[in-house]
Parts: sequence; C-alpha cells; structure tokens
Amino acid sequence: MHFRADNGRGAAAQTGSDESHNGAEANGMNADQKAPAEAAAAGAPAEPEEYFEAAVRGSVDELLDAGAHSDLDAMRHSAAHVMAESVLGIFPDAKLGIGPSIEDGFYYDFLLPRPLTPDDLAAIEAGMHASVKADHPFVRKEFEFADGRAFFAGRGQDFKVEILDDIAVRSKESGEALPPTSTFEHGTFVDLCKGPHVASTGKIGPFKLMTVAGAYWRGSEKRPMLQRIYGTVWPTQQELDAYIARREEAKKRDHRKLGVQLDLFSFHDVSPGSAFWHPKGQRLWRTLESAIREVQDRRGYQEVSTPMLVHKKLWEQSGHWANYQDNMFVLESEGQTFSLKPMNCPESTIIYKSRLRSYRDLPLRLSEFGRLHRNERSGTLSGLTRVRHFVQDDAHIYLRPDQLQEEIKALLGEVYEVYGWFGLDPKFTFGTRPDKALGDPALWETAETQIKAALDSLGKPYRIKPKDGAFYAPKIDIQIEDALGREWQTATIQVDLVMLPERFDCTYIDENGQAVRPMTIHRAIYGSLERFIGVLVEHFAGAFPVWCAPTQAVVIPIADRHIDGARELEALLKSHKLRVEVDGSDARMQNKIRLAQEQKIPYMLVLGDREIEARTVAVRHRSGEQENGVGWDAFAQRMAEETAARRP
RNA sequence: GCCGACAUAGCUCAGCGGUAGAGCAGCUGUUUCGUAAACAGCAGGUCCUCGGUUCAAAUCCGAGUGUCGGCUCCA
Repeated sequence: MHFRADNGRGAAAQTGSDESHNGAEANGMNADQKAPAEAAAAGAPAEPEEYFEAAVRGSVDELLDAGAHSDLDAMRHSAAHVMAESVLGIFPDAKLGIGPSIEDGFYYDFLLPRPLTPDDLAAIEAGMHASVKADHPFVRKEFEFADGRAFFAGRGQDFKVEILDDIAVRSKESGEALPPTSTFEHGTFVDLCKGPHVASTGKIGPFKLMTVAGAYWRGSEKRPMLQRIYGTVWPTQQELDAYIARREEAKKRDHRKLGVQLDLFSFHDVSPGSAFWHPKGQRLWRTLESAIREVQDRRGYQEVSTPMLVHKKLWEQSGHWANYQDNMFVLESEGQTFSLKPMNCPESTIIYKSRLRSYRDLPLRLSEFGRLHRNERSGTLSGLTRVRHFVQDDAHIYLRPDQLQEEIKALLGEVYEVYGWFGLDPKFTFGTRPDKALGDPALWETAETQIKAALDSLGKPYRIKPKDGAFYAPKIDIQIEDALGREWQTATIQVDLVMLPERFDCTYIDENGQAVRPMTIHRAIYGSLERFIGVLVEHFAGAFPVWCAPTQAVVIPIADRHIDGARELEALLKSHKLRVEVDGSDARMQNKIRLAQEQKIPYMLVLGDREIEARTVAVRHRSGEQENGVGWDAFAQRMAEETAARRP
C-alpha cells in the first residue's frame, strides 16, 4: 500500500501538549485509510500497518518519484508532462522543476520570466488540449549518463541537471556505476523521467488547471521560488464533474464561511490568528468544555490553572527558550523577560513539585484548559485550524512505569468515548523513537512496548510511523476524518520520558522510601478547542447534533397572540437547561422557519391556536420531518434526554 | 517568512479615471399570517491604511496591514 508522504497542503493542528501536528487537508490518504477499517469489519486480525516512509523532502528520491504508482497516477503524471509541454510552448525559456502525480491530480513547477495570470492558464490548457488531440505516443529512451546530462544542459534545464548531478554524487558515494538517464518524450517534449506513463497523450482524460502557487525548489526556503501549476485529471468527465462538485461542497462547509453565517466567531486584523467568539460560538464552546470536564472529573483528573505570563527562566529550564523562542511572544517588564506560554507542561510540573509525592498519589492527573499563544508565521495562519491563540484541553499525567500500559488504555478509551459524541471514528498513528532521541534507549524500548500493547488491546488496526515520535517521547497521534473524507489531526498522547521527568527533576517516594523518577504523559483529547470546533463545523456542515447545538430549538409563535404561550414553553424548556429562543418578531411564520433553517437549528417549535389550546407543539425537525400535537412536557423530557445522552 | 491573488454598506457582490450602486440584513409604518422570504418607506460607505501620479483616483503606481490559494515552518 502506498501512502503519499505529504502533498504539501498540511495545516498544523495545535493539538499536542508539546507539538503542533500536521493535519492533512483534503488530499490526505483517504482512500487508503478506509482499508484498515474495512479489514477490521471483515473480521481480519488487527495487524498494525507499516507506514509508508516518506522520502526526505527535496531528496533525489523524492524528485525522481513521479508519484505514478497506479494507472490513474500514471495518467495524472502524463498530464503533468503535457502541461509542461504547453508551458514550454508559451515560455520557451521556462526551466522545469518536477511534475508528479498527486492526490486528485498533478502539478508541475516552473521558473518563469513573469508571474502567471488566469489568462495564461487558459492558454496553457488550450495547448494541452491540442497535444491530447494529437495523440502523441509517450516514448521512453535511455542515454548514457553523460549524454543525458549534456542533453539537459544543452537545453538550459538547470534543475534537471542538478538532479542528475545529485544522482552522480550518490552513485560515487555508494561506489555504484552511473545509471543510464531515462527520459520520456512525446511530440517535441522531452523530460527526465522514469515513468510510467500512459501509452499516448490521447489517453489522458478530462482535465482542468486549478491554480497557481509558489513553491520552493526542492522544498527549501533557501532555494528559488518556482511557480507551481496545479491541475486535476480524471478518467471520465463524470468523475471530473464529481470532483469539482466535491470541492464546491467543501467550500460550502468551510468553517470560516459558516462561522460568519451562523454567527459563531469572527477574525479581525487587530488580532490576527485569534478568534473573537460570538455568543453562539461561545455556547458551543461551553458545551464542549463542560462535556470534557465531566469526563475528566469522572476519570480522576484534577483541574488546575496556571499563569499565561511566565518568566523566561522557566522556558530556559524546559528547553523552549533554546528551541522554541521564535514561536513565543516575548515581552519585557522592569528589566525582566517574560513570555506568553506556548505550552502548559512546564507549569504543570511546578504544581507537581509543590509538595513531596508518594507512589500512592500516582497516577496524578493534572488537567488544564490552557490558554496558549504561539507566534506562528503570518503566512501560516488559517481560520480556526492554524491560530496564534488557542485553548487546549490539556493534561499531564505523572505515573509509575508499571502503570503506563493501563493508563494508555484508559486514554484510548477516553478518546473513543469523546469522539463517539460526534460520530467520529478516531484513527491512531504510533510514532516511534526518532534518530535524534534523548534519554535511555532501554527506557524507550519499554515505553514503546507498553504503548504497542495498549494499542493492540484495542483490537483495531492502527498505523505505525517509524521515527515519528517526539525527541523526548513516543507518541500516539489521533486523526479523524470529517464528513467529506478529509483527515485532521486533533488529539495526541505523548509518553514523556525526558523533558518533564528529567529536566524538571520530578520525583516521587516509592515503597522503599527512595525518590525515583515518574513517567509523564501529555495528552489532549480535543486538542485545540479552536481547531476542534473548526473541524466540527465542517464535519456537520454547521448542523450540530442536538446536544451541542448553540441553539437547540426556536419557538415560533404564528401570531402575536401566541407569544405569551411561546414564552411559557421557552421557560419550561429552559428549566431543563435547554438552549432555546423565541422568535417574537412580526415576520410571518414561513419567514421564521426559513431563518431557523438557515441557522440549522435542530427543532422549530410552532405554536398556533390549536397548540396553545391543547398545550402541545408542532415540531418541525431541521430535516423537514414533522410531528404534530406533541405535549410540552413530553417534548421537554425527550430533548433533555437527547441532550444528556450526547448522541451524534 | 516566501510567491501570487484579493480588500467597496452588517453580509453577498456590481462599478474599474469624471460627485458611490444592488439584493439581503437594519430602522419606521402597514400586515397577525399554519411549515424555507408579506408590502411600503427610510437610513446606511475615510470604497483597508498611508503616500504618489493626475485638472480629477474606489478605479493607475508604491509601501504597509489583513485575508485567501500554495510553499516553508509547526522544539
């Protein structure tokens, strides 16, 4: 199974206790990821899945991998060649970067004399259509290495020459002979490429160029920025249309758009990267917060709260000052240097160390809704998913090594419990010891074994990403797929062997009266509340389940004489702690319903003469479904139960 | 941070050198209505900010800020 490493559209999730993680957007690994779930459903044993190891960014391997691992990929990669042909037709001096197949399409990078315009894209598309119509065969040719290099040098294709030179260096290092240079040509266009391709340009299906974007050569900020043209291509017109439709649907679900429409939150240039939460958004927030708080109370957490403004010396001790300073908001007061906290963990240890801890106290679970600031670079900000200010449902668990496996099992159970409220199916990725790890390798091994045992006990497949752990801790990252099949990173569970225990010299007194080192776990279930809400908005397209909808029901009096009754019903529902409003405007009932539908309010409770008389209500569901003559008390009861059950 | 695009009323957008427009929302009045828009009137703008070109700038140019699409980053 092939996992594309990263198509480069990752957006960081600010989830981890100590890290930000990538949450792939639309083009993750969706199709592939359905496989394990299906396998499990079919009763297959839950074998951990080896994760595809990504080629190092900008490496020769990556540059040479055209991404053509299937027939569809081959067609997409072929479309990239045809696009490059067309671009060369318009800009003969264009220098070609690379042009692989990617999820849903392809791209090609070019160094061009001027920025591309939408008109250019149309012209390039026209050239592509001509090439497809001409049905040029794709022909593979091999040259002696030196001849191949001379060929591309002669054409001024400096980037291709650089790739070949890197191959030469690698061959020399490994003592192997220089490989032949493989090219593919169609018509007059020749590209350094190992293929595979479709038989001829005529075999390329319906396509569309989507957008132009900047992209560094070999992914390095220090190298020139090329212009990348993204395109999409499909076997049939229907599939192309479906893809475009899917994108349209995704746009409609965009949390930034729905956030304005539903009056949940807004962003303003006076505080870029920080959301302003409107009353309705704040209601949603509070509902989520109190739900997880209830879980934490039940599962033995103790909530703490620590300062946002922290002296530099704490960050020096934790290592953030050396490693994370660029991402911290630093300020001076009376000659002292402080920073807004980007993470909660160092402060958690201060509470841990505020008194002597006994082995009987462990596991000690300190939770905190930490309000964090991270100075993300301006170009990386994006809606609620990449922000500078966010709140994490964070916790740090101090435990004895023998408690590790049970604790991780409990945490995985916690993830299932919480994600079940939203109908989300969490996927686990186990990141193991990286090359640059701190701490005793034996300790790592123990921890990894325990984590693996906990994961295996789930009886569900999970992914292993070798060497993807934090430098101080193996970790389990949790991804969820939203309703459109897009994958997001949200929760994280990190077993910290080094940073908190060692750097902060945490200890507890064991049975023998000895001070020994505890292990610690950093965990966040929602991750960043901001990001989680952004994902929820898109997952539900704004139509939140009854239990967490900002407004659960709106009472709609048909005429003014029904308003008193509406207020009465409102009061009854509010006495059950339900979030209810009355639409007392003088608009017609039809208009009130329309507005409620637009706000995606789960229940519209219509009151007219008949209902007031019988103390019943006509219940219109958001779906359009209709129930007439429902008694007030019965309905209040039902809604209260539905809310308490947190059904998705 | 880098490349490109965009920024006009609360929202969605039109206008693209010659005194700023529409729909929705808002306000006022009329209407009191049975499952996705009653009718009429009124009001609403440093056309993101600063600077420049011009007789004249929302419109052209430059810088800044923000947003969007990517890249990079995400100890």
